[in-house]
Amino acid sequence: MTPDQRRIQPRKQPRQVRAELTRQRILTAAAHVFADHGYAAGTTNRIAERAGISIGSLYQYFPNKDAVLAELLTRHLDDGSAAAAELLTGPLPGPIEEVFRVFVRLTVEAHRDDPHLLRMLIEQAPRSNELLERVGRLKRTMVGYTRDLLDGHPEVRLSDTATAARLVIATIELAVHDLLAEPDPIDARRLEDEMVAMLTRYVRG
Amino acid sequence: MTPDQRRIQPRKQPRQVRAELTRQRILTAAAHVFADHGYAAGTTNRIAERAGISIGSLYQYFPNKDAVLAELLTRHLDDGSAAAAELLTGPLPGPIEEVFRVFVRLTVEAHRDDPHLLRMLIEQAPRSNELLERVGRLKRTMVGYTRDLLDGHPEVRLSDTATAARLVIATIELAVHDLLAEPDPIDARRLEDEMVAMLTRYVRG
DNA sequence: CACAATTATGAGCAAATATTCAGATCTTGA
DNA sequence: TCAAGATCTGAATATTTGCTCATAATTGTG
Repeated sequence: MTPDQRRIQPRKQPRQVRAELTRQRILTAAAHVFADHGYAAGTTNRIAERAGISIGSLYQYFPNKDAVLAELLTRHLDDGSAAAAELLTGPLPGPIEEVFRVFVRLTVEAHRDDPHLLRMLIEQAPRSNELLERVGRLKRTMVGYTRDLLDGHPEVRLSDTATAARLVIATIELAVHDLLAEPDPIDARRLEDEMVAMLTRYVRG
Repeated sequence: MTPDQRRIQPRKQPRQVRAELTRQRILTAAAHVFADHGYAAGTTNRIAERAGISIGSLYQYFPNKDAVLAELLTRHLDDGSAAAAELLTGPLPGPIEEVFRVFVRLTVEAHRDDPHLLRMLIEQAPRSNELLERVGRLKRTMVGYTRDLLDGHPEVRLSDTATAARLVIATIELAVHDLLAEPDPIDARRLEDEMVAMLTRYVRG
């Protein structure tokens, strides 16, 4: 009914250590519950139960269920952005094969924790425009960066680098998600080798 | 409470034409509603409303909401399997590039109808063990087939065809899903060309 | 130790939604 | 034509679930 200015911020800042600890417990539990049951079936009561706290405590730090998911996604994006930024600060290796290896390894690392959770976040979170926008922006940044890389690298022989950049990013992200997930997760090292081979041969023409 | 032997089968077999027609209406409406609102927000009442029938009629043919989704997924899998089987009956083109083109085109076709619905199905359905198993089996079949193809084809130069087959299948499925979906869907023809190029160069070594 | 601030509790409210069922309506077959 | 079976209806009920709030327990502080 109201203009729906939904709160995303915690309603209360933790001031004691136990409060911060409770917050952590909630987030950890939420990650597991969402990963196991999906967003819709991941009820706040279930999260509280798994965290070993009461439902009331959950609502002391998160104004609603969406906010819990938002916080999880924000954390993941922050971690990923930070790792990528740090990596891109230093000099990239010359051979395109090694560049791809760096990319793939970064993606594998980012998802080693909880592939299920991440799929959930990406697929379900888009209820909030703010988060949707944020994910989209990050993706576009990566595609743009990759396109520049392809355009400027001497080994690369491609006509349509715009399409190629999108394909490369999508392939890395999605295939890593999928193939490292249950059931029957693939060996990370083998996946890395094959994926790097595929991308390298592709862009060399 | 009970051992939860949830019914998936319709509770009643249609015996008159109007009954079968009602069933179809329900499924068509459900496809649209799920695609538009997602699974959780796609309520049974909304489905009935869109189908122009009463909620009671819906429950005459489907024991619960999950069963409606299950039927939609089953149909899609059946369609996909049938199309693939028909294709693999005839002789495949010799050049590996053309084989991949056939694969990619098949996947693109399968998703042209309703990409939204399909994402929904793939993401939500895996709550039911039965359907999860079915999807897994189909996937394994395709991977196995692809591996045989890679092992037997004279153009192919790969050491680890087991990993390669999984990578190829995952890449085609996922990238097509993702890149053809909103927002900013990629041109289907360009996607096909680039993806075929990538896969071909990969397996040729 | 006393007192206030912070944190935790969980029964229960309200809204949304899945599902039922008794009765109305339609179709079929003799 | 007409009864029996099939189908449809939708208000009513059952269930789920996000969330509140009065109260209790804990912690920090002078």
